[in-house]
Amino acid sequence: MWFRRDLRLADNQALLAALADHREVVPLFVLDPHLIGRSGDVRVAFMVDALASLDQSMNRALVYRHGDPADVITALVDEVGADAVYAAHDFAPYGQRRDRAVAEKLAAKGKRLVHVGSAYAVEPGRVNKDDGTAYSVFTPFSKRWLANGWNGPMDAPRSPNWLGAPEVPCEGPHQRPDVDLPLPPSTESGAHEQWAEFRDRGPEGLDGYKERRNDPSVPGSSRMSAALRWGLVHPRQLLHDLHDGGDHTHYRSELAWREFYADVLFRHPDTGWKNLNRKMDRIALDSGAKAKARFAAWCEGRTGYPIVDAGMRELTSTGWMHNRVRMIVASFLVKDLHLPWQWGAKFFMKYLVDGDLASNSHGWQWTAGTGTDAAPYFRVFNPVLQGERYDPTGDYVRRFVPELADLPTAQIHAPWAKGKGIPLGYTEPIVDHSVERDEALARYKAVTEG
DNA sequence: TTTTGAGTTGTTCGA
DNA sequence: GTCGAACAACTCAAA
Repeated sequence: MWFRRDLRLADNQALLAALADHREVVPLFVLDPHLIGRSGDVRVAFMVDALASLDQSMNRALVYRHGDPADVITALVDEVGADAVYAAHDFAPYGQRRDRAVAEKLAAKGKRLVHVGSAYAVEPGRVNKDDGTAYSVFTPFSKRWLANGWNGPMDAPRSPNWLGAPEVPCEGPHQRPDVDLPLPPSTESGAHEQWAEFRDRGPEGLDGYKERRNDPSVPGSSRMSAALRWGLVHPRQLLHDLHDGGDHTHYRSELAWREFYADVLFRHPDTGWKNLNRKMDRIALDSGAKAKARFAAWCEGRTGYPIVDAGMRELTSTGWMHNRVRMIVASFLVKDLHLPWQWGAKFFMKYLVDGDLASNSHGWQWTAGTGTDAAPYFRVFNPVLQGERYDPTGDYVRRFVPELADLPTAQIHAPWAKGKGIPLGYTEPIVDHSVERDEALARYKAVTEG
């Protein structure tokens, strides 16, 4: 059983299949330098913790191997005399390539790579229009996705018969990066407890999600993103626990977005870093020293726009950012600073504990107007209005931008506008939003007219 | 087959 | 302050 992004025992289809078909199962995790090298320290730290917990839940049987999966897996199969390798389907571009290589190398030895299940309620590629082609608009996709349905969660295997460490040689886990952030629970049971707590918290949890999910100053979201990223829990468990009576439509819809973007990336594997809409390749973007300096200010949370700076500092100090604020900082990078969305997406992937290529890249492409079902080009977020609307108390800004902690609420989202001026230690806005908004509109218009 | 209305997350302007 | 219109082009599903 080759674990990848399904670090759990319960509700694990591939694991159940392996145990059903075979007397003994070797639980394996491959520390693949290609993946680890591209993951930020926060995500690697979370992964190392989650693996330690998984290992513990199987009495330290988990076998670690370092290296290219095609090499280490074929070697291990020989060592233990395995009949087959079981794993969940991975639909991301690298996962597809990696699994093809592993399957080929196994096939040369007469062994099989058996794919069972995936990290999604409905596997990417399965939701199609009546004519068999893919959706490119979310709402019709989500209707068909919902109509497709899914099975309920399955139990954990009972007393699995592991053939693992120490009988099978094990290379030891990856070094945990020195990350000192308040990460979400990284154990399977912790993730379930976190979900149950949110689900049962009433109007301050799942039942109030529709109203509270847009307010970054309150814990109105479930924060299940990292657990979903590493498969500590499967989305069908969350979907199973929703019901229409409490109007959980919005939460279900967010899970549908995750599946939509996985589907889009699966069908367009190069869109992790390239525009889905190639016409947008022609838009004028800034470059050079000024662009780099502005990008640095964005990264470090010193743009002079409090809601943007609060968001970026939340990201780098906690490994997570509220979804509403992700949109605000993304809009600012793309439409106020005129920088490539890929710069922002890469920075997000470096710091986000929940960083996932499909959701991240296509969320960015939505904001940049380059993706599926993209925002209209004229939809430019005003960082002051967004702050006033979604952080009306200013508490979110005060928490992450302490220089502004003493400002009255009326001034906190535009400290330059009135009152005693910008507090010591905070900065002038690096750009004038209304000027840059007009500039962005002109550049988008030039693309559509060209 | 053609037409029509709707489509995550917005802002500004003028009445 | 409030409200509606305008800001493209395209996809999709229902009429």
